[in-house]
Amino acid sequence: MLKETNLRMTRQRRVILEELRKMDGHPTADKIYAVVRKRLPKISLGTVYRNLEVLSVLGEIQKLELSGSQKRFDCISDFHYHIRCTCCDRVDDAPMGPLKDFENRINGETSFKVLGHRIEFVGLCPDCRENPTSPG
Amino acid sequence: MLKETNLRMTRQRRVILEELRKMDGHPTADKIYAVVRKRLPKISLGTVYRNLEVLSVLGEIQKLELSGSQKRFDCISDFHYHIRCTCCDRVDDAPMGPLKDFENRINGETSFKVLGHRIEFVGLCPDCRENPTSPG
DNA sequence: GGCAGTGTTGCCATTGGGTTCAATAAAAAA
DNA sequence: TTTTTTATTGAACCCAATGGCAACACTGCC
Repeated sequence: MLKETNLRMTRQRRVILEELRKMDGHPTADKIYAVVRKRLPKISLGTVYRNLEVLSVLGEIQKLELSGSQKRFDCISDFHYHIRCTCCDRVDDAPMGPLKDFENRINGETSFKVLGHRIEFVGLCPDCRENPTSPG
Repeated sequence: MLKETNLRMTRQRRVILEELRKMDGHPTADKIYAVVRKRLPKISLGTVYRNLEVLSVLGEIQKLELSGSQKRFDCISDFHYHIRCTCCDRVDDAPMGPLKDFENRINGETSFKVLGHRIEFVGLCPDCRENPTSPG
């Protein structure tokens, strides 16, 4: 997949991809940085960001567009929605299949050309339900 | 509305509220800052942020939780969804009423306690449809 | 192997949105 | 008006993310 783009599969790039595939959830860049650094202690944060960008352009991983202050990434899988804990910001997949043709519900009603949609549920994760005071 | 909270209606606070009520769409803080500064040239950005926060806690305005890197605000109205231009980041209301009990669709299926949801359509605004090169 | 060409890294400075702080100003209360 | 208490200012600061650049490391060629 890299040939036709003149991109190289470097050690850093490979490790980021491998680790991301092993990780649960939708880690932020700094989480990925922390994990990757266990294997490549000298890797720089900039490299992590650069490679997450490259890999997402290549379609190897997914850059998530969610509310919140940090970008999140995950390895490509089916299209799905997300649920976010209002308390600790944990993000999981939502157990709901894609709503097919959901865009069409507003297609004639808006001046925009509607191309897609995102749904994000909000709530409390199991940990924060149990233990309202402590984060995470 | 400020009495019971020991808050004061300062000139800055009043102007921010007035201008926000006049503005269309879902302005970002810096947009609001720019507009308010025409009337109060010495107002500081921090004051704008602080008051937007205060006013949203009071329920006078709404702080929107959307994807993207900037916070957005609008004056309170009914709950609604949004549509964002992928090209210029303009945000409009989506012409779709709230999906009642939408949370319940996943309530038994997730370990989260589901409290709400957000829907954001994405697409191209009229300007960017017409004129794909120039930004918004 | 040696070398040119070019993609990539690490480092560090910078950007951009947003927040905090000490000193000062301005509302509201007395 | 004086006092009390909240709010504003302006600058410094925080954080996530990006940009510039010299050094590095693959790739292909001789």
